[in-house]
Formats: sequence, structure tokens, C-alpha cells
Amino acid sequence: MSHKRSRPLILIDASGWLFRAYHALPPLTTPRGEHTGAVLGMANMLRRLLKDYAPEEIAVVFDAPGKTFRDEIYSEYKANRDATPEDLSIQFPMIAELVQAMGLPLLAIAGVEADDVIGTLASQADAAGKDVLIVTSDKDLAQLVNTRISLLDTMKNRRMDPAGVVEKFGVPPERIIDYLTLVGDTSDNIPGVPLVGPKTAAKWLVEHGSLDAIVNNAEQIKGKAGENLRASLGQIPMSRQLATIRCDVELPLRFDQLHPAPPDVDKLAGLYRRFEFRRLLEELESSAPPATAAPAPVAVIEAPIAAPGEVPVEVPAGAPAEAAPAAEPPPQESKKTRDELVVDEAAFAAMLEKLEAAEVICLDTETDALSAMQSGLVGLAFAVEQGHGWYVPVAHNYLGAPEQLPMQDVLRRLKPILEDPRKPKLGQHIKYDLNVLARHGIEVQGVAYDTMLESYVLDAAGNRHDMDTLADKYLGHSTIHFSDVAGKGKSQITFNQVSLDVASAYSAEDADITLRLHHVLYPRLCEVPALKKVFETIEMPLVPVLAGIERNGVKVDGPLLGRISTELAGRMDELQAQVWQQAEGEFNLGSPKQLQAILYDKLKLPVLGKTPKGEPSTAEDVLEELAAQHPLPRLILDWRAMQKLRSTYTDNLPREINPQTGRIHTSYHQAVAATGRLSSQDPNLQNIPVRTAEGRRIRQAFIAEPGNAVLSIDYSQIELRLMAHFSGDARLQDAFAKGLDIHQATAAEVFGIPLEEVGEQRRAAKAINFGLIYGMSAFGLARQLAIGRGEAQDYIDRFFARYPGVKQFMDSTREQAKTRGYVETLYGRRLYLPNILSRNAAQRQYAERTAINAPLQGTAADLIKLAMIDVAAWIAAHAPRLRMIMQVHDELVFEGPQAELRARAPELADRMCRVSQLAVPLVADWGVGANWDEAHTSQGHASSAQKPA
DNA sequence: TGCGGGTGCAA
DNA sequence: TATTGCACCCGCA
Repeated sequence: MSHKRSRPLILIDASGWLFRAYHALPPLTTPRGEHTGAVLGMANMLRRLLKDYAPEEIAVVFDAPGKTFRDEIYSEYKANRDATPEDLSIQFPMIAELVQAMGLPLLAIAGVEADDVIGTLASQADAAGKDVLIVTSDKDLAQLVNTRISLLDTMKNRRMDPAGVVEKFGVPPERIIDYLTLVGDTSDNIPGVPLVGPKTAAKWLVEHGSLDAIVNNAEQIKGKAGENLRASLGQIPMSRQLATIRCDVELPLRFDQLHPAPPDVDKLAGLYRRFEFRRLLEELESSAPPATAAPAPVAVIEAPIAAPGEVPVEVPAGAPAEAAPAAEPPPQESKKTRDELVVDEAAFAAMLEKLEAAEVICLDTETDALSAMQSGLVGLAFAVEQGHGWYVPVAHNYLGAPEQLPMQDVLRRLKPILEDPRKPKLGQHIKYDLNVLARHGIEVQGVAYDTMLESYVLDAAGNRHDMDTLADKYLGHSTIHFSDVAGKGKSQITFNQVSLDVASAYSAEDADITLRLHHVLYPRLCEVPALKKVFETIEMPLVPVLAGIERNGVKVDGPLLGRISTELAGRMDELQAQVWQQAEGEFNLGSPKQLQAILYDKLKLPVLGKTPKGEPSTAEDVLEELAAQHPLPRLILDWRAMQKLRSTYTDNLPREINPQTGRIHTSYHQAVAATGRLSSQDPNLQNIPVRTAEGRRIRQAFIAEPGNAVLSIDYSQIELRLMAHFSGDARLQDAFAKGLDIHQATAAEVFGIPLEEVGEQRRAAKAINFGLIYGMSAFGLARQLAIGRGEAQDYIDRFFARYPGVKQFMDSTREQAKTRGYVETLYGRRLYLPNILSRNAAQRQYAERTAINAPLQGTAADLIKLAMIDVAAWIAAHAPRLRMIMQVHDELVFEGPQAELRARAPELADRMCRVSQLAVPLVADWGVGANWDEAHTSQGHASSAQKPA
């Protein structure tokens, strides 16, 4: 049974909303001088909510004036609050009128706050299995969030679900009360623990689990904040009580009595006229149905409505014994790193001793350029305990730079430690440091932790994984930015020009922050054994393998690319002349905007497609269709194809050749793709052309050193095989078991013909097979195959009829995504899909497609990563003259002496196939050639391995 | 100089 | 109204 989303209950924290809207909205007055900005804001917000969510029940909840139970608990409660501005408070009665005229229930309950009313109604609805949307900008209400209850900030248009709470506060909803208790609230005058702000509170809660655990471990908590905690222990129970929203308030009605009534059109029109809301009035008059006998709205007013902050603040005699000393806002906690600049022998020796004794060594290198393959080492930073870092400068050479320890000595003495596999190393994006150090003669061993990858495995798509982002998110710490020390733009200096003091503060902090991040992230990883395993057995072992591939690089024939470029340029000139002739005027062929004007304005060709922004598209598929009616689109297509090859490949690849190595060294990014794939950058070697003959000429420029050859091995149909494995579909598995051409087999099934009679149907079957992996719709398939929607739907229906397991797999995967909020790969790598329950259909459907695709794409990524780790170890042990030089998602490319490469190819392909035992065989095809194109084209040798039956 | 939009290359 | 990426060029602030 799928969990059906019903029309929600909406609860509006009206007092809080107005207070904030008052400051956010422009001050609006009628000519008579009535202030109406907040009224209009409320009207628009309510209309929007009704339209967007069609709530089954709704209530606009105000604070009632007078004391609440919180004032009983704490005499200073809300004592700091400013009085409500008068031009806001006079709008409250107007708003009450408006809400009632709109037919919406309005609540103001004496003795409690709006939050408690909301909490009570929300928990009633939750118990009844109903979805609840709370409109608020107040963080306190985050404690109510769960899978059914979410917060909506209408001003920022953001929904906050449990994951959102974690993202914003660093703790889940059930820890929000603990969080608020620790942090306190200056506006409510709730005492927190001095020096403990949002970040420390979240950090402690993550480390200890709960406020109770923190209290129990108070003796162990270090620093000034720890002292303050111990001093505040007495007031914690009271703060906790103040921060807790009550969910058991006695109310005169239940949530299911809060149905909106039809608006009282006459009254509403009268109000709109009085407030001079012309647009709303027009809309009302143009759309209003004849007034029906409107049932009176359920408006329960237990007390007059109070403006926020109107609560009396007189202090009763006999205030609580230990009134909090924290009237002032919690000061920003200090997280400064104690940095130690190492420029003399004694300090260096002392540091080495500490490094030797450390359990984990956090390291960071500073260089004079961004590229790990070009840069020179400028300094090294280390940290072994939180709060302290060393910086060892070795090549700062600005005018007047102090003397530093000689680089060669420093490296020679660090080498035994860094190359000791028993000493675990930690870094942020440590692959960079491995490459820099390798180029300086140190092969770092024992690479155990990388905070970037810890964050990536925890939640690949939740945030970026650079240090600044992580420090902000997990430590609440704003790091010293590189641009702060080196400037930016034209005037940016390189790190060797940065003064030692500044460099030391920056670098030591980087190492320290990395260590602190590790202490937050790694425990989280350990909480989910599958993720810990992905981290330990896939991502970390892959780091040195990738570093090796990057350093190996690939040889590219620059002169060949240059010749191709010249040839293309000549042909493009001719095409351009013809285009200008056809268009009867010169224009820039590379400008979609100018081309659009020519095609659609000047030549009046039909608009067959739009860009995402709604402009007439000049994209390939559109031009392809237009080519039937006019010669110009074809010329443009040809020109574009050549322009693409030239600008992206023939002209730019030669510039990427490293002058020292004569090869191209890409960077593989391990923490970018949501699914677990790698990406390649500077240059991207994972999108080198292969489909067209013209494009393959680029691949021919990927060559080997003299005497060497290129070996390409790729997995055959890996994602479809994984679909067969996951789905358990007998027919699909059988097709792979028999070694059939899978597209041909699908064609036979879908079209109900014998295998040997499959002809043109194979193309359609291939499109279906691939579409399947991407969660394609009938609409998409129809467009792909240029057939009718009905026909496409028919294909899909027949596909699912023949492969029922696949249908079942897709349904259950979507279901899992909905109930758990994530999907996972064969190895337990997770992808969270926060939008899977979105009310926005486009977002939800997108998440559903991702839910189908991610386990397949992600498992394929896991498999080839494992294969790379295995193959790299095997090469190191058995064939050190071979080099792994590229990875392209389902393909590995090697270089080595021709004969040896050919001899070793079957073993390498076998190892790739044996990396995992699935329900269908894994097959890898390989080929050897003088260049990448030849290696690819000559593929025909296959290896195969399967789980024994 | 940086950014968004449009386009197109790969798996 | 098909998944994941990277990078080019244009046009504009």
C-alpha cells in the first residue's frame, strides 16, 4: 500500500508571522492613513496557501493577551521583548475581521501561547495520520516536525521536514528542545548556557546524543563553555520547560472541526474596499460565484487577540531563586586555532615527536598553484589534537621572508612518518596532498580518513563538501578563506608570497578544522555500518588509486589535434559563407540568440521547441527537424558539430598538456556526483567524442608512449545487468545468462517475434531499455522515437508485461524512497531524496526518477571503483610496467608495453568481472590499439564471470 | 570578471 | 516530460 498524501491541516502562527512580515513588507497606508501592509501580506499569504495546498482544515492562531503558564514558571519570560509597534498592533483587529470574512477558523486561547495551540492541534492530526503544515518562521516549532508535520516559511518559501531541521540546526527535531535549552532565546529571555551558541549546542548534542547525556557528562566537557555548562546546570530544567511546546492543551475544539468555510463575499469586498486592495477586489468581483448560504466560519475566540509582545511583564514578588545571569545575548564562542609556526630545529624536532606519537595525523600542504601536477610545495601543516596546528613553511620567498627550514631536510625527516602505513593519515581532499607530496618524493601511506569523503558518503547531495562549507555546517565556524590571505582576482598572490604569520594562522587552522570535522563526521559514519563500509572499503582505498591515475596522465598527440583543427577551420569558413548567403546577412553563428532571430523572425520557420526559459530553441533535435524545410538548419548543424570539436577538443586539449610530463593530467572528483560516480575536470576526459567518425579522430590523438599501446576494457550493459540482478526478473536474467544481445532480446519480447526476426525493432527496444534506467515516461519515449504517445505507452505496457519483475522493482524502489527517504546501492551507499514526498508534482516525479536511476548508476559506480582498487593492487604486485590511465564510468584504460599489455588484458578484464558475484554474469570487453580509438574499436574479446548457481 | 542561459559531448 | 556529469560561447551586469 502506498502512503497516500491527503489534503493537509494548515496551522498558521499568525502573531509570529505578522511580527516578521511587518519588518519584511513595505509599510502601506490607505489615503485615510490606515496602515494596511500587514493586512495585505496576511491576505495574500492565506490566499496562496488555500490555492497551493487546498487544506482540508486550517486555523489562524494568535497569541491571546495576558499571562501564560510560562510566566508562572519564569517571571522574566519575554521580558526583553520590544513593545509591538503601534502601526502594527492597530492592524490586528483588521486582520481578525479579514480572516473571518475569508471563512477561516481563528483561534486565540488564553493562558497558553499560539505555539502550544499549534502543538496540540498538530499532534492530534498526527495521531490521526494526517499531514500538517505549520506556517511559521519561529525556530521553536521545529521540535514538532516529523514525517507528517513540516514547517513552512512563507517568506523564504521553504519547507522544513526532519532532514531540513537537521540541516538547519544540526540536530533532528526530537533534539530541538535540548538544543533550545542550551542555546536559550534572547527574545523570549530564556536563559541558555553562556558561550553556547547554535553550533556548540549542535556539536555537543551530536557528540553526546542528548541534553541528559550532556548533563551527565558535564565534567568531561572542556573549555570555557564546559565551565559555563556546569554553572548553568541548576537552571536547565526550567529552561527546558520553557522551551517545550505543550501538545496537550485543552481546546474548545478538535483539529477536524477546522474546515474552512466559503468566504463571505460581501463582507470581504467591503473590507477590500475599505483597505483599498484594488487587485484583490477586482479578482473577487470577477470570480465570485453568487453568494451561497455560507455556513458561519468556526471562529473560536477565547480572548481578544494580542499583538506579539503585548504580554504583561510585571514581575511578581518572589522571583525564582536562581534567576539566570544571562540577560546579555550569548557571546559568539571562540574557536580560534592555536597556531605554531615551525621555523627552527627545536620546534621541528618537537613536532616530529608529537607526530610519531599521534593516533591520527592530520596533514595539509600549501602550494604555489592550484594544479596538483604543476605546483611547488610551499609549506606543510599538521594537527594531532583539536585546537592546535603546526605550520612548517619551506618556500615562502617574498622580499624579507624570514629564514625557513630547508625543504629537503624537512621532507627527508617527515618521509618515514608519512610513508608509514601504520600511522593513519587524515586530510580534507587528501588526494591533492598525495599528488603534491608524491611529486616531492614522498609516497604517503596509511591514508585513512578524508573529511570531504566522510561528508560525501554521509550525504552526497546534501551540500558541497569543501572545507568552508563543512566547517560552517558542522562546526558553525567560518574559516579563514584563501582570498582573505592571498586576495583575489588580478591582484591575487601565490601562497609563497603570503607572510609567515598569516600563512601559519591560515594553514594551522585548516589542519585543525579538518581534525575537528573528522571528530564530528566519523562518529556519524560509524552510526550507519553500511556507510562506514562504503567509506572504508570503497572511497578511502580509491584515493591513492585515483592519485596514481592522475599522476600517470595520458599522452595526447598535440600536433595531430592541431592539424584536425586547421582542417575543421577551413570547412567551417565555407559553411559560414553559405549560411550567411542563405540568411542574406552576416551574423555570429555561435550566438543562439542571433540564430534564433534569423530562423524564426527573418525566415519565419516554425517554432518546434522551446528552451527552458521559453525562448524558441535552436537545439540539435529542433534543427534536425527544420532541416526538412530549409537548407540553413543543416548547415548550422554541420558548423556546430565542427565548432564543438574545435573549441572543446582540438584547440584546448593541447593546452592541457603538462610541459614537464608531456601528458594530460585530469582531476577525478570523488565527491561531486550524487550517485557515487566520479567526475573528471580540467580537462574532462570522460566526454571525449566517440559516436561519430569525425569525433573519433579526437580519440585517435590519445596515444601511448613509443613501444607502448593502449588497452581499453569496458563493462558491457552494466546498468541493465544490475536491473536484472536487482529486479530478479526471470526473463531478463535469462537473456543475460544466455549471452543474448539484450536489445534484440527485448525487441523479441516486446514485439512478440522470434529473436532472429528482429530487425528495425532493435532500435526501439534499445530506447526502451535505456529509458527504463532513467525512469522515462511514455511522453519521453514517444519523443525519442518520434512516435505517438499511445504507441509509446503501448511499448512500455508490453515491456512491463514481459518483464514483470522490473515493474515490481521500480514500484518497490519508489516505495522505499517514500518510506525511508533514501535509496541505496548494492553496497549500501545512500542517496537521500528529500523531494520524494513533495507536493510539487514536477519535483516529486524528478525525485522518483532519481530513485530508480541512482541504485543502478550508483551500484555500477561502486563496482568499477572496487575493480579499480583490486586492479591497481594487482598491477603493483604483478605488472608494474602497466599503468592505469583513465576511468570513464564503465571503462578503464591502461597503457603499457604492447606485448605485455596484450598478455595481461584477459587477467585484468577477468578481475573486473569477478569484482562482485551477481545473479547475472558481468561481462567486460577489451581491445588493444595504438590509440584509444583503436583500442575501443578493436574490442571483441570478452571476459565474463557469474555467481555459481 | 563573473554569471546565467543555451548548447552539446560522454556514460 | 529521460539519469549523471563538464565545458564551451554568448550576452550582460
